[in-house]
Amino acid sequence: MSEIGGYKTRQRERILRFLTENAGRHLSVDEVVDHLRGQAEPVGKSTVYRYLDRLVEQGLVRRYFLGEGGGACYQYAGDVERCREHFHLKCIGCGALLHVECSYLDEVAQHVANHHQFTIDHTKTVLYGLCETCAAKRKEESVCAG
Amino acid sequence: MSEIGGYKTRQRERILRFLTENAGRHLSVDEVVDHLRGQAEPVGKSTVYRYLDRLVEQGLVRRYFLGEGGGACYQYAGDVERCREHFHLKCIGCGALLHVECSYLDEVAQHVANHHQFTIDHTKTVLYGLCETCAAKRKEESVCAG
DNA sequence: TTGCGTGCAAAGGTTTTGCATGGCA
DNA sequence: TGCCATGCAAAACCTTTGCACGCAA
Repeated sequence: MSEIGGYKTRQRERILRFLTENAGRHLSVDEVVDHLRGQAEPVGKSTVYRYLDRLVEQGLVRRYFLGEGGGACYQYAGDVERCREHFHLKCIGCGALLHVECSYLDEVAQHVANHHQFTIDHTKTVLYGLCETCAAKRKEESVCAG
Repeated sequence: MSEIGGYKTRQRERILRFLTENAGRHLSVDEVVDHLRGQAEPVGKSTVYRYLDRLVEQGLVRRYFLGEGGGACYQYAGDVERCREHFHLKCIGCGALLHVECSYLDEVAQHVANHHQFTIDHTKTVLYGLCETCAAKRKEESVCAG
């Protein structure tokens, strides 16, 4: 259930390389396709979808459903283990996705598990709100408006 | 920013009534449309989409992206003002929505604000995971499988 | 050579949008 | 009366699928 199994092709090599080189980020299918199109030889979108599905199945890559309407995001699993341990903050204002590694927040999951009998899935959970910049912007606006 | 604001129409009334009558469940757009079609007067799907968007914006209804490929689900949020103050836990297994009032979790929001310069919006944030029952069920299954 | 992988295009499903009409206030 | 809301259809998404060809093993 874990080994690659399939053929090794130029396309797959380049898709996987892009994922590993951006292990810290969440990538959309379009980002992958666009990156590869920027190179000498583009890769078909269906190929990207199919290979990503496969990688997810194998556990090498994790799929996230973060965006509101948008599509899925993918992240190389090498760093996903780390992502399992921390929270994701998504700014409603600018859309930025922040990975927060913080021992205090780690305790939160423990607390919820122990006191509320609930096991948080960090790969599915995103805290929505406003980043510093956008919060300041809104504050300013509301002062002007009110 | 919180009041209904728009016109009161037959369609909106019926959409909202269906949501409140099923406050314990999460409903897909098609479920809403199908239910209303079953009545004397159907309601257009775009009307449902537009009004649900509006209700979500106002915080009266929550939108969830649970299914893998599927569409969004909606659930009546009840008293929004109260919900602004606490966290929500959504079980991936059974869909239950738990409102958690807890002073410890209140501190979390404070911590994120103070240490990570991020203002959490409780009306938009949901912690996904497994409730006690579903966690036990999964554990059982994995024992059987492996 | 065998069979999987690729890429294009078409199909599938969900959500959004344009526009004329209808209805609330 | 002046907008806003509605509904239909079309468009705009994201994703999957069918099929002929290409390529790894």
